[in-house]
Amino acid sequence: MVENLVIVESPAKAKTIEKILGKDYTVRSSFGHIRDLAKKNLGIDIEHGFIPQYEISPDKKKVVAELKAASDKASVVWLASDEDREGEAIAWHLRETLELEPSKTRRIVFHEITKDAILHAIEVPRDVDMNLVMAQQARRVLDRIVGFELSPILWKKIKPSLSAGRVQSVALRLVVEREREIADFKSRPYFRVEGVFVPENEGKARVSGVLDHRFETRGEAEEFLDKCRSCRFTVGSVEKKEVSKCPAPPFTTSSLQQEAARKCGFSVSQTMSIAQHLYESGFITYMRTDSTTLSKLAIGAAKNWITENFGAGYHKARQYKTGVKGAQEAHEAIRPTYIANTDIPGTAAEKKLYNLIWKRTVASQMADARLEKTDITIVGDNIPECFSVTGSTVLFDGFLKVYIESTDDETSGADEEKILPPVKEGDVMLRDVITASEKYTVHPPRYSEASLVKKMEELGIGRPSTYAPTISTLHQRGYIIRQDRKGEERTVTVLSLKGDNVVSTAKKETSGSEKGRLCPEDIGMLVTDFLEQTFPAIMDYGFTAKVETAFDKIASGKLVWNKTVADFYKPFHERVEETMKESAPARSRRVLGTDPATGKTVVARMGRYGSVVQIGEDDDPEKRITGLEKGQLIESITLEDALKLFALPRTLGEYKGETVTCSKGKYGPYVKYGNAYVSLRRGQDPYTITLDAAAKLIEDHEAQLKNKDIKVFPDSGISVLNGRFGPYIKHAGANYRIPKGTDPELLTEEQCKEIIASSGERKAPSSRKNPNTRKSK
DNA sequence: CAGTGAGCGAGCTTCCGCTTGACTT
Repeated sequence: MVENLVIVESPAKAKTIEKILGKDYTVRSSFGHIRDLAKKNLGIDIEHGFIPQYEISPDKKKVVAELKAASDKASVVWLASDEDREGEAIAWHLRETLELEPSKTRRIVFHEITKDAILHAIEVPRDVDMNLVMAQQARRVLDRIVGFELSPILWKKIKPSLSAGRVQSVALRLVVEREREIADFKSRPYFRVEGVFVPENEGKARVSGVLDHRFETRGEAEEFLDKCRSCRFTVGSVEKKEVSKCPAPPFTTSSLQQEAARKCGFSVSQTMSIAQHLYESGFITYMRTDSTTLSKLAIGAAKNWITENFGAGYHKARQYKTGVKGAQEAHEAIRPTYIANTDIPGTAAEKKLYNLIWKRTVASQMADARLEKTDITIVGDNIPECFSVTGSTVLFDGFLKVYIESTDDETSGADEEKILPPVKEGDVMLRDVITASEKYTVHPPRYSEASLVKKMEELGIGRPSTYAPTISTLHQRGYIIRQDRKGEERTVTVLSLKGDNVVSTAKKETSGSEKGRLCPEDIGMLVTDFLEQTFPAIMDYGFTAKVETAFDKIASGKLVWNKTVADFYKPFHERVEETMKESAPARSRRVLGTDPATGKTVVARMGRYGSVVQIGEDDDPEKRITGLEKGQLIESITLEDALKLFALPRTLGEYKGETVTCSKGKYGPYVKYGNAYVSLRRGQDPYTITLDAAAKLIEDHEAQLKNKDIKVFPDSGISVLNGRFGPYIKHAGANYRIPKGTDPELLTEEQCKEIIASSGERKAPSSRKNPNTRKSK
């Protein structure tokens, strides 16, 4: 007979609590929300005051049945879901769905999973806070209304299956706006001057400083160097000051995603799934949190570890305040469950992420680092500008001993220790070399997944549990795409003054290369423009913050939830009807110019399967159409680039009596020879490849084909082949790995059969489509 | 498996937040 049933949200949490509470308590998990608005239709009875139509989610039927059975048997049911809006709603849904009698139901909350905290919580139970529950209901209903009324407008006016919502549409707007900022950005050249000096009485020590002025033109830079020729340089000032640096706060979901991307190269969803695993194994606390708070237990454990390993001087207890909008702080910060575990068993990725979390947590409880910063200026007797030199030495490393937070700015190397020679004001500095290097101003960076999450967090849109899924929705809808960019190579001028001569050299450099950055697609730009025009209030970056304050008022009893929703709904729904009726179908179409060869108009537009360029009007029976390449946008493609697309397929000539052509297909650029297709190698370009190079590819390909068969057993239909990843066995359309240490040349038919049999049942190729694969343009 | 582009027009798509699995890419 069960005395007490405790229900929490997460099964991992249930397991640890059960251990703490002992045999008088059974602890179960609800696996998050158990009910939601009806899936079909709107699921809201608007006429009668926005009454939600809740149903048990299909994947929760089993859990609910189990919880029902357990709660019927229990004498007291403790609802211990999180202490935030969503958690309170979960408690209420449980009470309703399980039909719990008030007399045997208690609502409890605790902030850390320790015996003391839980026992204390049990001593002070309370009722379900209905104001908070109604605030959640308002949130849920509003999101459903916005999503389910806006999306159909897009189906009608733009394309089926598109989506819009309070969070995703604003996140998309960020990406689109950044792209336009970049397109509008005009890169300007300038000259940055650096000088290397030798103190007259310090011998060999060299000091390099940056001029506090940039020159717009080469002429001005040359003029400056010219003046330096006869200039006498001295130390203008020396300033020393002690600065202290404090460690970064412990991880939240968002900051973990950012650091894991920068330091480990993980995507946002990768980070979350590795963290999930660490959590389930009991190595870290909960990974979906917006709080930087550490429990007393953790602060104490960190103190012990730091004093024992580094000494008391390295320790400083700190409690961090969470500074972001709308944070609900139902959980702790992300930290190791046991600080004493400096390492854990697991995969390389798990170890890496754990290590990052461990360092960040420990560092957050360590003393400030103290640095001595020295600023020296070097002045010349006939120039108004001055060179500034900065150096720093670490007086006390403090938290730097374990962790340094990284930044998105790749060029910052400012943290490096730089020791300067002991010079004083008035000392003569001999000029060694002064260089003026041509640089270009750079556009703002495109968002990475992690930096987009950071921005969303700042705006208060989305929650720790939805950051990664929201980004993947934007991908699935075809709104955005992750891209690498090679960057452009350009030649820059470097002027250097050494001795009495100014020498000019040309230097090649590439700039603007990007990896895994988010770019909008044409459809994403179109949807954003359309929504901004028709629903500016929803697209406003402050919309969520505005409704959040209303939800807070509902939670504190100052507003009635369905009246608040009604106030929003009336004007919103009118706008929806109006737009459905009056707004013209939206599409992207841009005239690029005229084709010099035919004199026909060239347009870029959206086609049935993606964006295309077209030579000739729509009604021209001889019009030519071809798809845009990855990274090209209707909004910004040039006439020149568009015409280039029509150069494919290209005929290269004849090889062994067959015509050789090349083009770009679904799987990248290829050469076609007879019926055979051969992919181009990295670095080869279908627009420029020569017949000779293509012939070489074909020869290699044929040679490889000859080597493909290692052994064939015609009777059984088994063959041993050479594949991309090495030798393998092929039988009845399925491939089998050859065990390590086996020489494929020596395999017998029998051995092959054994390998096939022992590899177990092969699953038939799944017919389920991957939602992430989209038709290429 | 390596480029298309109209034609009939049924029936469907969609939100945000809580939680894990099952299962490929």
